[in-house]
Amino acid sequence: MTDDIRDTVDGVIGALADPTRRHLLDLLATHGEVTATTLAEQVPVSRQAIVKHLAVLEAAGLATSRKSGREVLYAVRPDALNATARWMTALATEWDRRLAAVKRIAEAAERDSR
Amino acid sequence: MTDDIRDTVDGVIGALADPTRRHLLDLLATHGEVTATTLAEQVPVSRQAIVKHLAVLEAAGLATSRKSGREVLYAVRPDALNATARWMTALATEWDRRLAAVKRIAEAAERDSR
DNA sequence: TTCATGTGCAACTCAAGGATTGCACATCGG
DNA sequence: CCGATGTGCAATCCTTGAGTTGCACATGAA
Repeated sequence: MTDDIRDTVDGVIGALADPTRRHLLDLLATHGEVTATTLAEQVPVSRQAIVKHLAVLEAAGLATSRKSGREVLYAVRPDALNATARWMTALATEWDRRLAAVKRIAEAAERDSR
Repeated sequence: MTDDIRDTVDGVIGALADPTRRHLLDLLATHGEVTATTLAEQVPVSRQAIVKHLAVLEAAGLATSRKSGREVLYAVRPDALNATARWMTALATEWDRRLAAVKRIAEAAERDSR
């Protein structure tokens, strides 16, 4: 159940951890559907490296691939990113909540000590 | 300016990419202030490894350290996480926007072809 | 002071993954 | 059919980073 989310988050964060992959996502987002070969012309790495990155992005749910004739078109895919963003927001909120609780307790203790 | 955000995001995502570090953050969030030695008792890795992880987390702005006598207490720090969550939400929204635009254009072309 | 406990620094091991290269296979255009 | 272009697969190199170990230093408690 919630393990799905954990897996999603795990994959997305792992995929986003690499700068080259983030760059590729930017290119995909701006250019729409593109092939790995096209991307290779705009990035200082080999086509093969890009194919691997795209595979990681696709496995993480951040990209989709579609075959059109002899070429493969890749595009961005927002769902997993959205889910991860929500997860992160919830986590940050949780941290805020806990820290606020700790602070309240500390202030209460401070008050008692006087 | 916005490079600050990029650096923050870069650090946070890089820090969150490691499962052990995410686990440490969970422990910090639940236990409040703890020492590296205490954390080492609850995680199957050495204290030194944990110290390194905590250093990464602190560099990423996800944790703070405070010296109390001879021990060092670590705690969670929500700001950078919040900023990254907002960045990610904005990015996802941007993707949605672009995909919606592409879809509109495709539908218009479809309509014209009939 | 003396012992125990907690940190810090440094060198080292080792596996993971980013990147390249070479070649074989598929597909489109002439 | 045939050359050109785009993909896929596999072996390899090499850097990065997670983890360990050993030891020196600092601080608290007896």
